[in-house]
Amino acid sequence: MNRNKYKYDKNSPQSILEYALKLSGKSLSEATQLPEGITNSRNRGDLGSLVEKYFFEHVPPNDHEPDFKEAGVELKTTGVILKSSSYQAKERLVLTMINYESLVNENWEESTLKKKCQLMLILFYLYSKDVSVVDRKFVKILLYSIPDSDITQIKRDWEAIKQSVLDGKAHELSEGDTFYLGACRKGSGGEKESLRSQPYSTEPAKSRAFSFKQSYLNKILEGLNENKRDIGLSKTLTIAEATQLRFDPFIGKSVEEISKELNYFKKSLTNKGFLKDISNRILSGGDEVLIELEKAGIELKTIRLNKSGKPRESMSFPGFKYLEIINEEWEDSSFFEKIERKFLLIIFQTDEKGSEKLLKAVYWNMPYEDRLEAKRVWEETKRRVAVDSTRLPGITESKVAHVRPKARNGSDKILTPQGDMQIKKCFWLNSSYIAKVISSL
DNA sequence: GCATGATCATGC
DNA sequence: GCATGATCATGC
Repeated sequence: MNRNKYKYDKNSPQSILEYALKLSGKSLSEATQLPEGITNSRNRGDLGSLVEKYFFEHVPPNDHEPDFKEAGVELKTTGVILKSSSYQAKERLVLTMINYESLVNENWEESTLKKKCQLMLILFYLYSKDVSVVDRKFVKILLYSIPDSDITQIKRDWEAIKQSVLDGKAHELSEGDTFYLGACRKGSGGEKESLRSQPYSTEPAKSRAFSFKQSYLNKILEGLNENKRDIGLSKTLTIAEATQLRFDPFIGKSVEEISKELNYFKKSLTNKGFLKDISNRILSGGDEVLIELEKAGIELKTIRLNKSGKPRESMSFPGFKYLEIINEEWEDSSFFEKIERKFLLIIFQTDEKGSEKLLKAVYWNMPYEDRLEAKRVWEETKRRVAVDSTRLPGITESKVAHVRPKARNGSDKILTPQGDMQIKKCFWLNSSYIAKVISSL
């Protein structure tokens, strides 16, 4: 009896970790004796509590304390998938629910989030849709505390989320508001989605949780890879501040000057990605993407303005497939996933003499109402594709977004629900909308 | 000048 | 081979 009772020291994070490592390479059902009848669940939410109950034989406190209260360790289980021979996070890691009412009275040091999650035992398991949760193998186990180099940014993210609630805008929160720490949707979606009150507005807000963004989790998984350059100075600066420092020396300079200074030149006259290459090089000094930007899942976009300050082009997003969009939900679409992100806009402008210069680099995320409008265009597209894939929302039909071809050439076509082949298309943000964004910066 | 259609280089 | 970010081309 009490088989596991003395197998680890509840007061010691190290002891808990050592015990947890016995799960390495095994599934819960292999590592412990499970009662009959609980082995069929494919609900990922069940795994954490099952591990706690049957492996650790531990009852977690039912409050805002960490699961292992005495050691201050919070237990997390989360799925990974195998992508080109390395593990990638399947999704964001949910940390703890956001209570809008109490958040506004907290400060970071004594916050619910910090108390609960400053030390986490993260059990990564290999996800497979068809395998029940207790049979999924744990492939990576680690004790994680937020490193000093990330804490400045995470604290800033937490404060940004708190500020939105103070502004009475909890209902407008999106993951693009922040860099590493996100306010992700939590609770049932769709029609019956759970709404909560917020202290400074009568508008009900979707229930949300603090989370590590998927991109941030991927960096944890990589073991904060050594061979990638970081932006430097990040122990005291936020990502936004560090970005500004990188770009400042180049602001106002022409593309030719920048190209010379970086010793990086256009290899082909028709290279459509040259300004993006240049921008990446300003950020990193080389052609690798900065680790901080990857961690934050930032979307870097270049915008070229003509002499009168108007964007020359609309902004494209990944292509969609006619046969897929008709069965997709908005929040599962890649367009949704992209416009929820934080954007780093690198803006170039052609002056009176025809010289194109770097105007500024600025972070931006898409305001709530505009995301709603983009959603409307997406839903309308989905509706039309089911009926007639040839007539999709044009640029005149919305102030925010439209649908247009995005293909290799005129014969780059795919099948539609009507059974014919049509050119590949994608969603675009209207150039007039981009113009409005620029003028509001 | 704009809406719409077409296509390019690149990287994986 | 293909998705992606981006830009070019045409017609009104």
